[in-house]
Amino acid sequence: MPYSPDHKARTRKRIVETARVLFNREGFSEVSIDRLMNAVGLTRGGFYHHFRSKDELYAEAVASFLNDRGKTWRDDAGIDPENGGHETVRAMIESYLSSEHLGDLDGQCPMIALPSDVARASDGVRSAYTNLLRAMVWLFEHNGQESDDSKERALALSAMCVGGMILARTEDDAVLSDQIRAAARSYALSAVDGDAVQC
Amino acid sequence: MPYSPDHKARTRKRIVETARVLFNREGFSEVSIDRLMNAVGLTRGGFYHHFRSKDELYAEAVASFLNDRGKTWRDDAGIDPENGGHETVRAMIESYLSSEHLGDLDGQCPMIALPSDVARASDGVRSAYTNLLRAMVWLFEHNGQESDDSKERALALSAMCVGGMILARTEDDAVLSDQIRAAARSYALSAVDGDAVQC
DNA sequence: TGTACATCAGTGAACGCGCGTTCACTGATGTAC
DNA sequence: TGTACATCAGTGAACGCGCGTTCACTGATGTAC
Repeated sequence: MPYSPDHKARTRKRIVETARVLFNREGFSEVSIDRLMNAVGLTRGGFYHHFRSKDELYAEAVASFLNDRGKTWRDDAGIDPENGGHETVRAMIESYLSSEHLGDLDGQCPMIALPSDVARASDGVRSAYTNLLRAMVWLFEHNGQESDDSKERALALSAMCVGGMILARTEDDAVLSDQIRAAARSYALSAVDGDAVQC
Repeated sequence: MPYSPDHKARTRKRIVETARVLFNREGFSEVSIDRLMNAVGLTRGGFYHHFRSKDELYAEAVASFLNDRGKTWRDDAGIDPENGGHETVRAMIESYLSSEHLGDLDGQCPMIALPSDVARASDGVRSAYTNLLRAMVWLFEHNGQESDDSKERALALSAMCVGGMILARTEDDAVLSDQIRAAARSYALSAVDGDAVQC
């Protein structure tokens, strides 16, 4: 048995991680396997010892966000999926709509970076993407205040967060871009603690 | 002077219109000039008598939505840009987040169809895209109830509408897709007439 | 009214290029003796 | 401990293909006489 037992697994993980960053930054079609493998420090031929096709890698790159980069992000923002409560929802909104997140082209949430690529992608990719959304909705739903419309509120908050960031990203005027994020944040936060308090 | 004076202008318009539909449906990179010109009923060589590059066409196709397809959409939804008032904002939200709009791959708003293509596109494309967003914000702002945060509310409504539709489009589970639209619609509508009434 | 001409929108072959994928190979490594 | 061997991750040339763009041309049209 040549090479250490986990050698191949580690190389594979390096490819997925590098792919996630490059796809996030430039989009799926714009990153060739040649460039990707060079960025990893290998040559193009080796790719097919790890993946059956570029599309298989795409799905895995999107899926990898949830437990790798996404976990780091949750830890940094102080988000505890199990026992966060009210403050966790506020922290998620603040962090997701922050200027740090907007500037983090490498590490940003793929839902912001790749929406129109995904809408036309294969089933595997779309299903990986759906899992990201489900995770976000779950966090919003199970940490917010209990109420009849917990699910509905969680979905609306997700739409506001992702929509706000996507518009801020496509916007070429920096002032308007910041205004969008600020407006989305303000309305999302008031939906969290406003509804119950207000009346 | 061969051909009628407006012959070239009409052909150019046909190209832009066909391009808008194809880009909306499949994305910018996926539509080749060869396929586009064939769809118009011409051959590829003629393209460069009308546009300097594919990128120039892209910007024009996005821009064309505002006064062509977008106008039809506003008329159908009963949206009067000048004198709509309160009900106009409600009609915009209902129409934008409708299942008809979700199913209309050809005629949908480019902000839904092309966000990640645009985020990495040239200045001309991004600026055309920004004009679409400004138009949407303007409609929300000048038809809603007057208040201190009219602009902020208009931006948040835009984020909710566009974000809700983008997530509904990427979603592969039809039930969740509909729930997202319903939640975004419900929260957007309550932001329109709720704030002032609620307390 | 009829003909010769100039215009230029549209044609289609050709260009260089980079893509995803395949495949015969190489050579670093862990194992057997 | 030292050598021969089997494994297989990684190599890089080659494949067919479609892309955006160029360019010498063709032929339908409106105008001039």
